[in-house]
Amino acid sequence: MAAISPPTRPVLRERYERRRREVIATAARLFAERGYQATSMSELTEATGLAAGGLYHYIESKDQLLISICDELLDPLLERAREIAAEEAPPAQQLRALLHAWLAHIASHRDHMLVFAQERHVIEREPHWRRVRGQRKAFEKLLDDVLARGERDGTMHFEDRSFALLTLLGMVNYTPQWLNPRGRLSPEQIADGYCDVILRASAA
Amino acid sequence: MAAISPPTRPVLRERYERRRREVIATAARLFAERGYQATSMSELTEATGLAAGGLYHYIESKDQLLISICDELLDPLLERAREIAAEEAPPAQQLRALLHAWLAHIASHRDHMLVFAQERHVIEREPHWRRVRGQRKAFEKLLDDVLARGERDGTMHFEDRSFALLTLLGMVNYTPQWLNPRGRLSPEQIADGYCDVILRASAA
Amino acid sequence: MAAISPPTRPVLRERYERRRREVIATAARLFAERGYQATSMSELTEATGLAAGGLYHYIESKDQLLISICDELLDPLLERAREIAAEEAPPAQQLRALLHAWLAHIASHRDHMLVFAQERHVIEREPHWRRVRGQRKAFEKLLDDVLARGERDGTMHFEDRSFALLTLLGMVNYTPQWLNPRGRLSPEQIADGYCDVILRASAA
Amino acid sequence: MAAISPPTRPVLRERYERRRREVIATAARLFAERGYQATSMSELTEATGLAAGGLYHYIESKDQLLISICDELLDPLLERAREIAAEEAPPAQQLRALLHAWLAHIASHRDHMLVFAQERHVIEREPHWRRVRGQRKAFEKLLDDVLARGERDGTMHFEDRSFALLTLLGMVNYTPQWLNPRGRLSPEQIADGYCDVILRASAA
DNA sequence: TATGAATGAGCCTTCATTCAT
DNA sequence: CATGAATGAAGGCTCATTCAT
Repeated sequence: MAAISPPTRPVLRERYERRRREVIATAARLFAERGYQATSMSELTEATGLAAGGLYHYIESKDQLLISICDELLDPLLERAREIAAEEAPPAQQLRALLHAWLAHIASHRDHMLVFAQERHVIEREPHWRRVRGQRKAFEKLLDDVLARGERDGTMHFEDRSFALLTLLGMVNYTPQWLNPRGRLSPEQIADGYCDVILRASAA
Repeated sequence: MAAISPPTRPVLRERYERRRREVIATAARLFAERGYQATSMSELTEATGLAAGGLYHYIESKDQLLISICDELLDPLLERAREIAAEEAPPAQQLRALLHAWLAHIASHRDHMLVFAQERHVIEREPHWRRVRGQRKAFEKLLDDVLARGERDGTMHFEDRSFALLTLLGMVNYTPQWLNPRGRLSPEQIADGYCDVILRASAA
Repeated sequence: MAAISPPTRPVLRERYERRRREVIATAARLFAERGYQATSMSELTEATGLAAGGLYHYIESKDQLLISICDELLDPLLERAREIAAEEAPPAQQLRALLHAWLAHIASHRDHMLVFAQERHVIEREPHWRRVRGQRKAFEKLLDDVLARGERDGTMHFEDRSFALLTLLGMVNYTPQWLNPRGRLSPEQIADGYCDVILRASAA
Repeated sequence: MAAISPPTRPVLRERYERRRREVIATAARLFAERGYQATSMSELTEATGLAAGGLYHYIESKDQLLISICDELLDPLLERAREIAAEEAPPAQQLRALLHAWLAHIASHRDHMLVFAQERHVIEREPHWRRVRGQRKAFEKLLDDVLARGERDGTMHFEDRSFALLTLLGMVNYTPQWLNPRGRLSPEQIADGYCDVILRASAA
């Protein structure tokens, strides 16, 4: 029961939070490599250097760990996306800004993204994943809104806007599977590439 | 190991093969819904109506079952793609034909595709998945070849062709996650949509 | 999942049921000796001769096993008690008959009784123990009814009938803790002893 | 092992002893509610308000804690019983006095009694429980002596004295399971009730 | 005194697979 | 072909306890 109740004294609390994030990051890496189900808790303990029980000071269950990974992925991304959407700017410019932020986040959370994509079935089926599902929905809604604004102000033309959105989602969500930190293309370049594809496709 | 020696008498053999395909299809459905690892063999026996041991007359192992699913997905697709590539036709037309075939296959093998995408880590890591990896590589090579031919004959222009290919793969591979058999868009329309996106992006 | 679904073919089914009862009896013995919580499933597997997983063909969980033990204790006892209560007979005679049946049952289910008494807290607290609680209540009600009938027909006199019942329950429920199959006193003698104590105490 | 060395300075020592008794009382309550094995040390820390390690300043181990509970139950009871037995008084009167003391003790140590009854198997099996077993034995011997004296002086008649004792033990030991501090019956009334039952049963 | 991080053995249970029938 | 009993390793997780602070 002591598990998962972070200490109250500030110094300890900080150390606790830091280690917790380390654990989550390590888990994200292993899950991305081997799959969530295929990764055993003992592989995770080995990777973290903690003993079996010690791990459970920082997480409540393997399940919750997966949720935490998704939260760490979606929370800051959604927050940033909302900031961008709140600014007054032409839709095309907003779209580009969103893609830049998105791809930068993917680059820094590649493992998280891979896990998130992989565990689609869990996320979709279990009830206590509602919040995560909501976050994803909200992000996709923000994207759709930008496209809709583009349509309204006459700078974008879509035969089928929701299909265009799915196209975009497909391209971006696939990125973590080939993205290489030391690769030829930087996240910004990739974002620009996607943006151009969409804007060209939506040109009158 | 008595398992997996299909009967030799033609009548029995046919029934055997039919049932085997049923088993694989059922497995594909369950794996797509719940994930490969998260699906237990006893869920599979329940879904097939067979008893624990009976299943093993039709498959060698859970592992092999996964490979069979991928084979059923990739073999006919690659075969059809090779036919299309073998025909003499302008690259843009070939690309469209490939996409039509591809999307049609996805529509009829949605579960297989979902499983294939999900189990990326298994496919990539284990040695006895080499054949499957090869098939996928070969298919992607065919696509790249078409784009390359388009570049050579001056009908397509890419700033970065391999990035264009990744863009295409992303869009298409994401499709099974939202494709609805009774949805607004037919596989052909989707294929055309993707084709247009790529061709526009590659327009001079 | 295969666990706990008894076979349908009669011959197998019978063997299955027999073994299941053996498992429950063995469990009752171990639980009585060491306590439910203090008995590990591996001690149980060792005692049954089955391997870890094999046990679970016959039980659904350690928890359910405990419930089954109580069911095997209470179901036949309650049934027999109802038969006795249904007969037309003077209350004193019915009381004696009930005690005979009860003590005989205790003698043949000593382990079950010890477990039942020991695990009072589980039985009282958990919701899925409602049926068991109901059975016990029903049995105690039958006893109380006999005493009430004795009061009404003037053959028994209690200052406080419910206290008298508790007295009786105390005496009987304590029995398994000292009862010795090869002891001086037979279950019938013990039953008569308790009966006499109550009848004397209720004499005018 | 730094634990369990109570302070030597009187003021601190007193506070220490007070807290220790609180811990034991809390443990008794939890153990009575949930069972000894089923109560985790972290439930106990939560209930005491101490942190994991802090508890161990007051106890040596969970095991010893259980022994302490039994000691707190048996020591004063046995002492009081010996006083009563030492007085010169007619057996019937002594029996009543013993029952009064006993039931009063049960009323004020209900949790202790429940735990003591529940953990019969531990008490009986483990070697370092000898002292506790001895205490119980001694107490029961005192009771038996009173009955024996009653037999000798002709005021009590038992067909089987040891059976009568078991009857008494059953009644009394069952009491904590239904005793209600705010119930209809006071400990004295209950004690008188039991006493009457025994005396009537032993009437010539 | 008190905290809480950490241990590591052990818990109950599941699972893919085999094999006698 | 098919059944279902059986295996035993491995799974995620809990727990009493220790110890540096």
